[in-house]
Amino acid sequence: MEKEYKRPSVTVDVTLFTYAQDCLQVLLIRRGNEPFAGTWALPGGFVDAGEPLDKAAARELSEETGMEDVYLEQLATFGDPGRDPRGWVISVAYIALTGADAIAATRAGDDASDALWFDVNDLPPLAFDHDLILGAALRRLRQQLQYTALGFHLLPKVFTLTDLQNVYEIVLQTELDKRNFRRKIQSLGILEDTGDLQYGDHRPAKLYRATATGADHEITRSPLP
Amino acid sequence: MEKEYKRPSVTVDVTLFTYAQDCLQVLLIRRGNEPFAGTWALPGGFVDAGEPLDKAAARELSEETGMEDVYLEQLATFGDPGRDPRGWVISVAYIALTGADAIAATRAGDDASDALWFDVNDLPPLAFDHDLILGAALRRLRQQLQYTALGFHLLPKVFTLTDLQNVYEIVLQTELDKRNFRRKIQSLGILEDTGDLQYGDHRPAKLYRATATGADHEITRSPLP
DNA sequence: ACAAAAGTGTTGCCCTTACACCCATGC
DNA sequence: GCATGGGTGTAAGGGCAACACTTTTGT
Repeated sequence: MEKEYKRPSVTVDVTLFTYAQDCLQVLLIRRGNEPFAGTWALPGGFVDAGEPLDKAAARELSEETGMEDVYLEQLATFGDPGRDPRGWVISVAYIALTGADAIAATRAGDDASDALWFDVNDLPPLAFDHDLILGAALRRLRQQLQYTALGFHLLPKVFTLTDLQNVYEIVLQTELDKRNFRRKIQSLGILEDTGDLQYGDHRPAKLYRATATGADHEITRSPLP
Repeated sequence: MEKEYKRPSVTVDVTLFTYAQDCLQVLLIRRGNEPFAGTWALPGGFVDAGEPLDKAAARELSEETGMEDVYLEQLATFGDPGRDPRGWVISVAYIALTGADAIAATRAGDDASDALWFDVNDLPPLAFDHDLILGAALRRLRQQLQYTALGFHLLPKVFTLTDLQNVYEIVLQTELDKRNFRRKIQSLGILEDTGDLQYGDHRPAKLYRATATGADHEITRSPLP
């Protein structure tokens, strides 16, 4: 055979989460071009010929928002007809996590007129089927945090246990017991005491960092906590 | 902008599992065409223009193997350069589960010269990066069975508890306690006694079927068992 | 009657959960 | 010295894991 098949355009779209101001936030871009010019969308864009998908996701994120070195994970691929008015466009969606310290770097990129963080509970209307993608990303994030210790990716490299607990509480929408949470997290052995303290209004808190050793993908057999 | 982007070809590839002869089996197709003519590959093929990805996966499976109504779930998308010698080809991989009763229907389809079931522990060399895809599918299947009750999808519509336990033991590569396994599965409330019995060499076994009610995607909070 | 697989309950243990007080700092 | 969040231990309960025998059929 080797007959000619019609080819779709392929994009990557990235749902980038962070934890800031006591809420879970997503980075959105206000589109500068048609279609959907002026409406908010997930950062993303066309994959270059022969470019690995992971690279494309990282590149688009970097180009459109200036974010680098975030935790990236493939989520799913969306290809329903009609999802893009330009025609047949398939999108490989990624989920990304970053610490709020990095968001200062956030800036609007070349082909986007604006970039802003939104509370996941207060989102504007989104372009394309990005509400669908974002919903899937959120479900995945919740599921991940329920069984893994990846939550620290939403925090700066160095953080307190209270910060980490807040992340879990906000994302999972539950209240957690402080002592149980700490016991559990520490029993996983993925945190390292930096020896530093965070001074604030009251008693200083110990600062931790995630140990490099397989900190990714670690799994807890039972829901935390 | 709206400049022209180069477009990849997009395929779907399906890793179809079943449980038969006390082992976990995968359906492979011997390729009739170049590239990799004569070597084994996952069933799959090009997505039609504007076709939903799920539909494409089901269609390819049906066309190449005659299988219908299998459990299908998107796995991941593979797009590394060099994975297909024909050029830039992105593959959306699916995982599929079916009962061994349906495999009688298996037959070679139009553009494939042969279809055969292989023990996952005794696989031939595969075309493209299909070993990679199959590995990912296997890991996902194991993970799914560890936390969910989807195992029955690898069995005929009606099955015994011993069958189901065998599935879990083979897939998860562990021995399970009969009583604990039965208690756990039955506590999930997703099985229904058909009232029929399976007569064999010895004491007949009760036959069960999965209840329609959300039998899919049900989750157990702790590993079974 | 005997061989072989089906089916069934109980107990110990560990992990999870619930809970209250002292500590260190800033003001 | 007082207000505020940081940090810690223990006891009760529920779920998991380990364990052996009876039942039913075919031969």
